[in-house]
Amino acid sequence: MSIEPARTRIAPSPTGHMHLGTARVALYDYLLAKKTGGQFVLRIEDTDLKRTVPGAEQEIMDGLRWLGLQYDEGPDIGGPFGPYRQTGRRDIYQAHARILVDKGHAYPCFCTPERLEKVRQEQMKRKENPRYDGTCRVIPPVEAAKRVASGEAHTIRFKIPYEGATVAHDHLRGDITTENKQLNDQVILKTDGLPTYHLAAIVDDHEMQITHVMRGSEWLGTFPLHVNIVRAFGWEEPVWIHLSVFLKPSGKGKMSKREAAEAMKDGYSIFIKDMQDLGFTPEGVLNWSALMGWGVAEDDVMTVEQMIDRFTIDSLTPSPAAINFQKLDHFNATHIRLMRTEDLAARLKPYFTREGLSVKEDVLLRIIPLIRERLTTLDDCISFGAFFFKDEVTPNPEDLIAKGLDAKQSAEIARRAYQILGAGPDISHERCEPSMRAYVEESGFSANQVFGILRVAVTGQKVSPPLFESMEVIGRDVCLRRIENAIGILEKLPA
RNA sequence: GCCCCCAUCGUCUAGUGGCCCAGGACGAAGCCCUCUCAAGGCUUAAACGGGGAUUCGAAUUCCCCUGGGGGCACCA
Repeated sequence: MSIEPARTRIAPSPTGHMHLGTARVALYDYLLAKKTGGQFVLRIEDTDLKRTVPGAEQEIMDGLRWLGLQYDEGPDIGGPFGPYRQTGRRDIYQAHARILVDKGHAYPCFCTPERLEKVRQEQMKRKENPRYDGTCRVIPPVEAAKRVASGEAHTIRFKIPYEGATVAHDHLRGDITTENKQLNDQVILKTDGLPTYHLAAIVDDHEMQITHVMRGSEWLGTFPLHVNIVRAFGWEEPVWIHLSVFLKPSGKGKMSKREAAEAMKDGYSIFIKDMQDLGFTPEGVLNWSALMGWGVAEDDVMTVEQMIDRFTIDSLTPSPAAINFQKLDHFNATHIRLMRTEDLAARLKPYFTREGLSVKEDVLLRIIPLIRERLTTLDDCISFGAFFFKDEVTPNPEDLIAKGLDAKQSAEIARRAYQILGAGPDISHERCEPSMRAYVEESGFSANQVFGILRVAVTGQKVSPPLFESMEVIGRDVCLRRIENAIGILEKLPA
């Protein structure tokens, strides 16, 4: 592993919600930068004005911060290589496009979109590869320059050699050789004067001194083009790493809008903002996504610190990875169990508040040990702990009847429990559990039946944290009142 | 259609010629623990896509096939 400080970048387009894939690339960028003592840069690629979505950029920045992947340079915090928003770098790209034209590596193209479309159609009809037909490539530079100077609308195209092949080196896949005749004279500067990705990314990565470019393997198709552009400028290439892509859970294809909506119904999402709302933790999301595309031999529950420690670009894997949400659950739950009580309390509080419950800090701290190991997502705290913060609970009458018993018997058990629990000055589980167990013993009912009735009476639900510990937190008076209420309900039921 | 990439349990992966009748994790099944639900402990089932070649020896190298993925825009 190189000990040279690496400069990495995440370069998302603000065209929609921040995606899981973006988060993972950002994580790897962050890990490599931290590991080598380098910098991690956020650059916003907003050159496609038509697709830019208001608020998307903010969502990216918020998402990265939520994940804890704080960048060292970026649009909102600046840095020595700014601006970090591509629309603010227009002049830089135009100057570089000009350099390419002057060096004979690019040329102005005056073809209209209509003509291009017509050519494409004809090529398709003839079963040829759709590609630029080279009409403007042969215009003498002097004439082209004249037409440009006269203000004629044009783009700039990069000139790919007709002969030979391009060998591009990817760190995970080795040399990738492509015949130049497979390549196309791509537009690098659009009519509106803004660059396409191909020019912008290459220029920026160089200007910002990026040493390692990690990006999705969907860029493999234009990789030879990018390498040609770098070489045309005479620049040194970064280390190229084309990461595996995420596939939908079935493994068949990328996640589509439809699948994303489907996942949302099950409480999962591939959008960072949603994951936050659904109760996933940054630790869980990071750990989970880190392992899709990175082979860690064993012990795969890791903090970010541990990831930094173990990360190497050599251990990245090139094959596509199917998303597995069950594994997300696992990592999320595991990290919740690893959290300090105070930390978890602080994270749970908003979910209770969101439900309209007013949270008492001391109670919250006391229920953490009771509910922690039962949480998969943070918002599970509602189903396991909401009753701690409610004045009253409303048990389903049916649920108050223990299995194998009738309402009358259940009411009797509740009455006895009321007496036993009310007999002492407190409702500590040290006192209550032995006495209730003694009652179970002498009554002949099962612990399941007796405790079940009590559970429903006190918590209002059939599934809850441990009964006696919960009652202790709820307090003697409230518990007795709830049991009394349950007795009332049971007595009204037909025997 | 053309081009590029990928290929180990259902899923994520370890594995760089012998240490592998292939290891870990999720999930699944069973058992234990148990006041519900979890958590935890133990156990089990589960894979080198197919065919050639190289080699004393191949999951590991090479070739072909097959399968999967991605790309072929004045989108990124």
